[in-house]
Amino acid sequence: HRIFNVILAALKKERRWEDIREVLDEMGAVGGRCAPDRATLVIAMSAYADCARPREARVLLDAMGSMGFGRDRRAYTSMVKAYVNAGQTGAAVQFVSEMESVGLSADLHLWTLLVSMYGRAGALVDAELALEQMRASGYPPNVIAYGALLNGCSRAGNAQEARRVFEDMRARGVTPDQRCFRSLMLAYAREGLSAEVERVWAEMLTTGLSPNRAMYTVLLRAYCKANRIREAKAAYSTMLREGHSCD
RNA sequence: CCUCGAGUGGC
Repeated sequence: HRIFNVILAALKKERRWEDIREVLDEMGAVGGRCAPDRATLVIAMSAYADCARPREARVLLDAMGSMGFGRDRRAYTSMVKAYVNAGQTGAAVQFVSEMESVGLSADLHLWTLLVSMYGRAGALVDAELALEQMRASGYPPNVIAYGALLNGCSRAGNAQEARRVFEDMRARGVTPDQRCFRSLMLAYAREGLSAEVERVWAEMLTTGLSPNRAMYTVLLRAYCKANRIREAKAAYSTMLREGHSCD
């Protein structure tokens, strides 16, 4: 089954969800040492999640459940992610309560996914609530969870809140990475506050992080939105000089 | 790390 699992992992990487069923059927048909195991379920579920196929994921989860492999948090988290990626936020939330009713509580990864789900949906209040519930459940939010919340602040167009969250994160000893800085800058850029973006940029440099193309894209956006074309051109030149190609 | 789960940019 390890060989089949490697094949499934490759299909996941290539987003070929339509071929997954065939591999699973083959494993079942050969049986014995080739029969699906717990890892098979986890890999296939995450593949369906990445491909936004909640229907196929649900069928697989139920089938594996009757084979005794069902109670795996990772499989459940992938189920939620499948709903999220398919845009079915309501179904995702409902599934989480189903999960809790069978005795599987949310862990670090599921909480992080929920924060990002609400953030992506622009439901900033719910995202912040999820972050606090996460903390209260014994999972102190890490840089990834904070990054998801910052992304939510940015999408909600709330730069002030993004700054508050950013400072809260630091006060709790979580060191912001490039993505956190990028989300904070993007929040300011969306409001056309190019001077604030420059300030964050400078802050980022003092922490030793080096700007990448994603950050230059945000900086350019801020300058363009503020009609600071001269600065935009200068930043673009600097970007190329530092070896970041244009995409 | 050793087959497997979390935040990824513009509109």
